[in-house]
Amino acid sequence: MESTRERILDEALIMFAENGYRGANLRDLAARLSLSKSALYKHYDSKEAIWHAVLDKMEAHYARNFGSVDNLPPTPDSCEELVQLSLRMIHFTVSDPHIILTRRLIITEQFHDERVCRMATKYFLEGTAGIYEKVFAGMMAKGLLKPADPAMLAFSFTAPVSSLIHLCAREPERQAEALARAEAFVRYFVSIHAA
Amino acid sequence: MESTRERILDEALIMFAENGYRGANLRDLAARLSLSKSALYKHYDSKEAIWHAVLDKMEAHYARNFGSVDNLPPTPDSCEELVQLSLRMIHFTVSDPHIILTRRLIITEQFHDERVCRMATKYFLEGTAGIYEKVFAGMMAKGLLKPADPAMLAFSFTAPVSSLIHLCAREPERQAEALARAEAFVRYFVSIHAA
DNA sequence: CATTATAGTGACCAAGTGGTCACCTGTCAA
DNA sequence: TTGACAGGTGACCACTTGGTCACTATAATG
Repeated sequence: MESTRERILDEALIMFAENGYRGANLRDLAARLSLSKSALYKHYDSKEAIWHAVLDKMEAHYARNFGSVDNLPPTPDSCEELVQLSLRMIHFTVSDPHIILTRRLIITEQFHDERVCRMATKYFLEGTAGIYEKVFAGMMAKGLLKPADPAMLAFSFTAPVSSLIHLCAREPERQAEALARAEAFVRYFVSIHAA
Repeated sequence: MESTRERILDEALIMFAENGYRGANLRDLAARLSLSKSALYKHYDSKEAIWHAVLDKMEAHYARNFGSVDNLPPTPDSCEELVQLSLRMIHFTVSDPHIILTRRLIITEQFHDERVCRMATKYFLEGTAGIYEKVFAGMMAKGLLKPADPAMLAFSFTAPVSSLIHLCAREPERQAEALARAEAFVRYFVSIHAA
């Protein structure tokens, strides 16, 4: 069974994601865990300590899943394979509950916390672009894509995809539409850059 | 001289943008206006009423500046002119104080208020893309750009630009870098799609 | 068995919140 | 002159917030 310390963090992530740091309050958090408020203080010194522990866990989760070269997707053997790979990653990122919460927390708190600010740039901009930069470089080496600057290519690919993912987060009822637009964009992108 | 009613909204926009709806409080707002808290209630019924009035003003400002066909930029006569037009618009949007505040408010509150949610999609996604869609269509008609779906072209252009504008908002100390990357992207985009 | 550490409780506190109220003051019209 | 009114004030209220404290129960350990 999960330790109380971890249960607190899981529930706190939900509350911080929904209401922001200021909007989350310890009474509700304790109630959702069927604990008294003062019990929280047996595990963490303050609301801020919980906040930092939540961020630590978020960063550890990211590093474990996307942070190392071991997690790089295999270089596709065709452009259609690239399309499928991209669509799988997009679908995963808008469906995984933990990622959904993480994204929402980062978006709403990026201006109020320096650490979250850095995470926003990493998660939404440079991290994802870095992954696709390597994918595209590999595909160029295989002669599947026209020669180009892989970094620029990755940026011009991931930024539109990212904006549609944000649309899903913001307006879940338009998710199907957003995913369709994502697929259309990916196919358009491939049609332009395929060798 | 500006009426107190309007001064309240201007200052409230600043505080909502900095601290969010929940984080902004009426005592500070009144103090910054050299007013007593209860004076605010002579002009607005509640904090929520101030909030809605701020959103009204934001929407009116947007409609006045970007909402009608009269505000469409003239179709460029060359690709270099498109580059210059884009860079001017980017520079304006990361420099104008009112737009900076508006952007920040929309980003941080997009999940907490339905109206702000719609504004986010409009301002960051569909509004800007709509403008460039018409610009690109005009340039295609002039034979300056290769024939393509202007909507898809506009989306694949504005989304990366928008992500760099968000980077400026989040990390102002990296603004110069972000603007340089924006120029590089715009020139890359033009080099691909010029006829 | 006694002791000690851990996890939990509920009452309480101080500070901050949005909002109300009685009151004041100048302006302007009847 | 007088009365209505718009704009402004400070004291006050109820409620919420993060945090503390004395206390309890249980399990492990010398």
